[in-house]
Amino acid sequence: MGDEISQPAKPRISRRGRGSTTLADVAREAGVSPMTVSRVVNGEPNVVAETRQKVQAIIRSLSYVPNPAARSLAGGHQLRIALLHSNPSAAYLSELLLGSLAEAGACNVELTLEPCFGAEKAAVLVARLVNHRIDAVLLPPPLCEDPALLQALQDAAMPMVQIATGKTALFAHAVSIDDEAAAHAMTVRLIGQGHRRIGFIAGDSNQTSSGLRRLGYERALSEADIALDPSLIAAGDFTYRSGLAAAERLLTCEHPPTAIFASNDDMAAASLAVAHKFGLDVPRDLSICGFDDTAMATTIWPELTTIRQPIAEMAQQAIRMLTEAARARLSGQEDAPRKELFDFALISRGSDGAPPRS
Amino acid sequence: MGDEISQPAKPRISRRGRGSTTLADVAREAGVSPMTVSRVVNGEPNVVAETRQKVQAIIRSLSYVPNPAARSLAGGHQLRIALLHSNPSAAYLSELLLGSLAEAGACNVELTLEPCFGAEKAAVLVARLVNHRIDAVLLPPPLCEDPALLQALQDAAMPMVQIATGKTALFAHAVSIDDEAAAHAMTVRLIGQGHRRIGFIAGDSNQTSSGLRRLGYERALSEADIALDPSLIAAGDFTYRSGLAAAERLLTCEHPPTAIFASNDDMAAASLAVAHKFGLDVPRDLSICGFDDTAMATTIWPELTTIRQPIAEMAQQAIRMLTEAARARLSGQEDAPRKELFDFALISRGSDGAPPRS
DNA sequence: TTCTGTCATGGTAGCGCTATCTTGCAATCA
DNA sequence: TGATTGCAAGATAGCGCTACCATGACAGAA
Repeated sequence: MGDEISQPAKPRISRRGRGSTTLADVAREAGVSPMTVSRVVNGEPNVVAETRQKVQAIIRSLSYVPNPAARSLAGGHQLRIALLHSNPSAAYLSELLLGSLAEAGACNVELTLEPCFGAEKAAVLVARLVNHRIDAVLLPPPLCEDPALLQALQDAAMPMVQIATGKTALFAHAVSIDDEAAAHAMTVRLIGQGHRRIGFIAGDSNQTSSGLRRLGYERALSEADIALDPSLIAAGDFTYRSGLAAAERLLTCEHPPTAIFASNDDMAAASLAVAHKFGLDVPRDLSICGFDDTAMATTIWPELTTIRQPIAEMAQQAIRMLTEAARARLSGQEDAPRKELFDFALISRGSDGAPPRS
Repeated sequence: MGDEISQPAKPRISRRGRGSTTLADVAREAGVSPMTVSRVVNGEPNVVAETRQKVQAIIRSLSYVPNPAARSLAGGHQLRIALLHSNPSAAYLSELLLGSLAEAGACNVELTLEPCFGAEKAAVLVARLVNHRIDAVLLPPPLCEDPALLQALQDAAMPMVQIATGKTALFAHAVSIDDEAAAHAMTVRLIGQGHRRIGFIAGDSNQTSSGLRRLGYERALSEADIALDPSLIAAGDFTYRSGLAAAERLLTCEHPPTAIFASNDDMAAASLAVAHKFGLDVPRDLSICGFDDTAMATTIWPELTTIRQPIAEMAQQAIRMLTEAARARLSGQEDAPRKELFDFALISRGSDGAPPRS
C-alpha cells in the first residue's frame, strides 16, 4: 500500500469550466441518459411525452443552457455566415446587424463581417471567403446587385441571399419588400388626400428598385385616371444633393406639384429644404413623402411620412434561409433558391396632408 | 477468422467534420506533438525558435485555422460580452457593432446584444445578464450615463466599459475622446478663419459631454481674448428640432454670429436649414460646424465640417479591456478600471470658411 | 409461436483543442 | 560525482455535447 503516500494529489474534481450545469447534470437529476436529454433539448422525436416533460422540468429548475461551443464541436461543425458590407455608415446597416446577430445566436451560426470595397476583384474576395471557411453570405445593397460578385459567388457554389434587392438573381435567395406596391400605396395615399399634381423624384437608374418605385407611382396615377405629366418626374440618384436639384426643378416648373414623393428619405429631406427656401410650409403648402424610413426621416422637422422595410425581420429570415441552404449543400442536397417578400409599412408622420385650396 | 465476415463496416475514417485541417494534421506534418503546435499557435513560451518557425511554416502551407469551438470548449469557457443598446437607429451603432464584432472574433469572445429599454428596472436587466452568463458589458451612450444601471452592474461585479461618456464612473472602464479638447480645436479653427462672433448651440444638459464641449468653446474664446457673449450661446438638446429653434434665435438676435458651432451634427444640420430659410449662403455668409460626424454630416449640402470620434477603434479597445477584465475576475484578481482617451479628428468639409467682409 | 419491425432509450466514441503532468536531457550546483 | 534545477517537448485526460450504433421491449405479421 506504499502508493498511498503523498502523491501529487490529482485534481480529479474539476480543472476547468465554471461549474455551470451541463447536460450530464440534467440527465443525472432526471434519471435518464444524456442522450435522452440531448434529444429533448433539440426537439428530436422518439422521446415519450412523459419523459420529455420530466426532462424539461429539470432543465428549467436547473436553468440549464446548452454550451454552444460543445454543441458545434460535437455536431460536426458550426456554420459561418459572412455579412459583406461596402458602406459602414449606411443607415440600414445597424438594423441589419441587429437582426442577423440575434438570429445567428439562435441558429448557432457564427456571423462574421467582411468589408468589401470596390478596389478588390470579386474573384479574390470570394477566394478569401472560401479560405475563411465561410459557408454562406448575406448580401445587403448595393453589393446584392453587383453582377461580378454574384457570378463569382455562384461559381464557388456559395449559398447567398440578396437583401432588399429589386433584381433577384436566379441562383440566389432573396428577401425584400415589394417596392412597386409600396410606391403604389404611398401614391394612393396622396391621391386620397386630394392631390392631383404629384411630383416624383426617381432614384438611381442603376438600381432596379428605382424603376419599381416609379412603376408603382405611375400605376396609382393611371388607376386614378390622372394623366402622367412628364414634367412632374425628376431624375435623382438617391443622394441629398440630387434631391436638391430635382426638387428645385419640380417647384419652379410652370405648374408645380402640390406633393412630392421622393424615392428615398434623403431626397425627401432635400425637397423639404428646398421648400423651406421657397418659403413653402410643409405640409400646408406642399406635402412631401419619402421612402426607407432611415434615421433622417425622424431627424428633420416635420418628420417624414415614409415607407418602412422590416430590415431586422428580413435579416432574420435571411439567416434562416442561409442556414438551411448551407446545411443542405453540405449534405449534398439541392436547395432551390427562395424569394421572400415582406410586408412594408407606410409610416404616417407630419410631412403630408391635403393640398392647399387655391 | 470468422469475425472477418461482413461486420457493420465501422466508419472509422470519419463521421463528422468537414475534413478541414486540424491541429493534429499540422503536428503530424511537422513531426512534433499537438501540444507543441498548440503552444506555437497561442504564442506561448517554451518553444525553441527553430521548432516554432518550422511549425509556423507548416501552418501557413496547410492554411490551418484553429477551430474556435474546440478552443473555447477545451479552454474552459468562452467569454460572453453583451452590448447593451437602447436605440437601434443611433448613428454610431453600426460602427460600434462593426468594431466590436471584428475584435470579438479576434479575441474569441462571443458578442451578444441586449436590448435595454427604459421600462425595465436596472436590477431585472442585470439579473437577466447574469442568467445568460454574460461576463462583461459594453455600454454605449446614453446607457453609459444611467446611474441606476451603472450601480446595478457594479453590484453584480460585472466588468463594464463606458463608451464615449463624459462622466466616467469610478468602477468602470471607459473609452472616449476628449470632448473639451475637440470643441476647443473646432473653435480655434473658426477663430483662425477670422470669426469673432461665434454662436454656440449647447447639447442636452443631462449629458456630461454637453458641458465639456461648451467648456472647450469657452476656453478657446478666452484664450483668443474674445469676450464671452451670452447672447451667442443657445440651449439645445441634441435634436434637430431644438437646433432649429436655437439657430433661429441666434440668427435673429441683434448682432448675429458669423459662425455657428453646434454641439452635434443634427443641430448643425438644423442650423443649415434655418440659414437657408433666411437666404444665407453657407459658408459665404455663415459658417456652420457640427460634432460627431454622423451620416447626416455628409448627407446634407454643403457637407459639414465636424469632429469625428474613432468609434470602431474605441469599440475594439473596449472589447480588449473587457476581455482582460473578465479573465482577471474569473481568476480572482483585481482589475483596476482604465480610462482611455482616443484622438479625435477634425474633419474639414465645405460648411465653414472666412466670415463675410462687411 | 416465432419472426420482423418499430420505437424509446442507453452506450460508446469521439469533435479539435488545451490543462496538467511527466519525461528527457543538458546545464548548474553541492 | 551525484543531486538539482531548467526548459523543451510529449502523454494523458478531458471540456460538453452529439453521431452512430446497440439493446430491449413490445407490436403486429407470418
